[in-house]
Amino acid sequence: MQVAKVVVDVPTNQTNHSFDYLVPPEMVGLIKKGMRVSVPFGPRKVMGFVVNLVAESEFDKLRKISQVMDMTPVLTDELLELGKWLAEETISLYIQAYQAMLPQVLKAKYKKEIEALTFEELPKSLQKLFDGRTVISFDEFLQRNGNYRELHKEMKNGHVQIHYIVQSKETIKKVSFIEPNKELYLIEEAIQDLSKNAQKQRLVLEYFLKNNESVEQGDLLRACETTTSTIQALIKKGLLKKIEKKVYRNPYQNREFKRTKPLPLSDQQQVAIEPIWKAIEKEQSEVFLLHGVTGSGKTEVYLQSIEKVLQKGQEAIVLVPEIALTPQMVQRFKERFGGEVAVLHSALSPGEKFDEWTKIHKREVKVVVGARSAIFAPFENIGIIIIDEEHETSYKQEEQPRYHAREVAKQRGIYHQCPVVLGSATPLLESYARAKKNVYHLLEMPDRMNNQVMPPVEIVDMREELHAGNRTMFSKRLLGAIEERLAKKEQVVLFLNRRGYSTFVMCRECGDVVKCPHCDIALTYHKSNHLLKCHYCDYQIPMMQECENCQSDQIRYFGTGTQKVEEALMQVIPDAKIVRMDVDTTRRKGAHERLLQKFQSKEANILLGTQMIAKGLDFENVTLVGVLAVDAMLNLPDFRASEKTFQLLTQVSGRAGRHQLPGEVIIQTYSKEHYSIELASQYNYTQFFLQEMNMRKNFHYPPYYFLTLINVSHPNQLKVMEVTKMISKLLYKHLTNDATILGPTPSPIIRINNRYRYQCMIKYKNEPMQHEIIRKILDYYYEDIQKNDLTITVDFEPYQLM
DNA sequence: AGCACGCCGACT
DNA sequence: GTCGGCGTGCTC
Repeated sequence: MQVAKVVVDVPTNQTNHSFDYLVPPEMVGLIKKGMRVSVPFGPRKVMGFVVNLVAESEFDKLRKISQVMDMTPVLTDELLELGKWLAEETISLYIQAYQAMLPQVLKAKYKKEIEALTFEELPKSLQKLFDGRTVISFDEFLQRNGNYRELHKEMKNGHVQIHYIVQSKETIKKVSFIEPNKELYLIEEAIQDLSKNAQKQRLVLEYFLKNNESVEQGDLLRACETTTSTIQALIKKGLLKKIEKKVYRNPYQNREFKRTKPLPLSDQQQVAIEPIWKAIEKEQSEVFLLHGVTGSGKTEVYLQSIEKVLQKGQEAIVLVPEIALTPQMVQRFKERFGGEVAVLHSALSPGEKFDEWTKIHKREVKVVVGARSAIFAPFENIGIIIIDEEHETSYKQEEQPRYHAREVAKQRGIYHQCPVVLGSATPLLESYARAKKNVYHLLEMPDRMNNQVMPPVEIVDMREELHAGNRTMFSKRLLGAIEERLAKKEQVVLFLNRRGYSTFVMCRECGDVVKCPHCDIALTYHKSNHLLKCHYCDYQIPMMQECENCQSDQIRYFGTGTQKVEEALMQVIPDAKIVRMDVDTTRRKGAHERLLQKFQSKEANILLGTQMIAKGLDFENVTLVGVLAVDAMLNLPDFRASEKTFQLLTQVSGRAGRHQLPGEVIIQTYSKEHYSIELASQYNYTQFFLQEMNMRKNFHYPPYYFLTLINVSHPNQLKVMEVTKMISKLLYKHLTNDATILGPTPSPIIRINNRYRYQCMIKYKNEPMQHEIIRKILDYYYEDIQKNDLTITVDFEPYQLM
């Protein structure tokens, strides 16, 4: 007897364990650990992962596995183990962890069908629904207002049967190819026989005389300037034939990558790379922190480390932050390793992601470059894991399972006995502190390549501008500098920090701010469609003409959106050709690359954008970077506000003067004295680190303490307060005396989507029982969560405190 | 989750 | 007595 232990796709606490199923004899040998199967579960069928195969079970009434959904396991033994660890570490469900490791399309799709076993004996209404068919979908039954009770009765009578169908969503893209179906001389003869009217058919056949091979239908149509009907006619005559070939969707189809060779390493690169090479050769699990300033050549270190790994016949995972950085970064990897690279990032369609994943799964590639989830690439012989810009918050998943890719990387590094390289110009304080304590191996690259200096940074005090009578959002200094660059045909990057700062609408008469009725947040004005939108729920209303509070017509929008900056800029600088990049202009697929291309080709001379332009962009003609308002970020209710500001300013500054032309950076601010602005302008990470560490020590924040954030939400404010208070009490009672429990406190945004939100935070150094205690608390509220619309989320080492 | 079962009030 | 509502509990 063979028994499969299966984790089923039923995401609840009660089913968060494996279920035993009998492997039917015909499937023995076919079913392996890590495959998806469909199994009977109660009255229906669900998808599940086979997590183990054993010889017997303690249950006696085992049911059989219905179907195997994969030819080869989608999860390796290592990933099965890793998923278990991940779920336990983040207090998530096993099924959630496993699904997080796989592309979306491998999630199951469920369908129900009703089969009529007899017609005559069915009631009239059902006969009508079936309308002569033997099978209809359950969806159709519901849509056409089928009577559920009646159906139920007929089911009991054995007149109808319900089938539960479990399907995988993955599809394989096929492309039609056309090729000759006869010998060439016969084709030639056929051309002679064609009627005079058949011009296009002649053209197509002549094409094959010249190129006697299979050709993609689309290409053929383009080459002969014709349509499918011509091809169809020729296929009918038996002269051509159509073949469907499986192909990978190729997101980089229209791009050519010139292969590059390893560049000679500078002295500091050489010093940094030696220990990494050594760890690769010796197969040592070791974490490196590569602290290299912008332009110090970190990427070349990555590339040549990977080179070593490939020579050993091993594989490499490279994580990069979300989209902003990928086009240029991906290019460098493709140029070096060509077809050995798979790319996984959020801008790909689900089908494209699946195809890239398939290449990894089938071992057709050796290198993955991707966003957070690429850390789960199903390689089996990893030689190195690299996390670029390791301080980036996008490495933390903000939904279940709330994992940090860095921690997963370390875990896989131990399993594969390979180095993990964390790279950054502004490492996360936690990481740098660990490196200083020799938990990580610190590698420093303080100099830029070719002895370039970092561009000088000038801080402009906007309060002084205001006093001098300048009410616009551009200081005289910045405006002058922009004009100067444009005159020299150089380019400018303008950065607007919008986080926590958007265009809200206020009445000048009574000071009333228009807020969302469901969330505790001001609505944002969107000029393009004249709407006020809530960024936390989908509420939107047209912009009003008069104040709803006092009926005054003095209602105006405030704040600085990119749209507004763009307009203001066009007014003062008529020559400006602006590319605006923000969530609005980059929403469409491929828009991101298109806009950057426009700037690259110098069609535009100013790139204006939000967060997303701060990272990784490298344009040789950019000599000025302007930061319009950095203050909003500094004032966020987040203990990392200073650190984030420092990171951002450093990154933005790195966009200027990366090549021959010297660069310059201008930062506009209302808080000129703030140490993170001042030290960023001096590129003094070390000093910033010391000063910030001091702050963290005083206020008991990471890296001196660990944090756990518990969020509670419910439509009733009293209920939320009461639950959060109780949780705080329980934590206080059961955690050690070294732990501090803050709260209950209202979340920075107290209401979202009509739900009130409270939180409590644990600050601790060492709480071995923490997971268990929290798990018990969650169990205690299990009923409330199930029935009464209560939600409690637990975030270990949170990045998002909202 | 999703479904059956079972208990209770309302009604042919 | 039966229909239909919802609360409860189980799924190898």
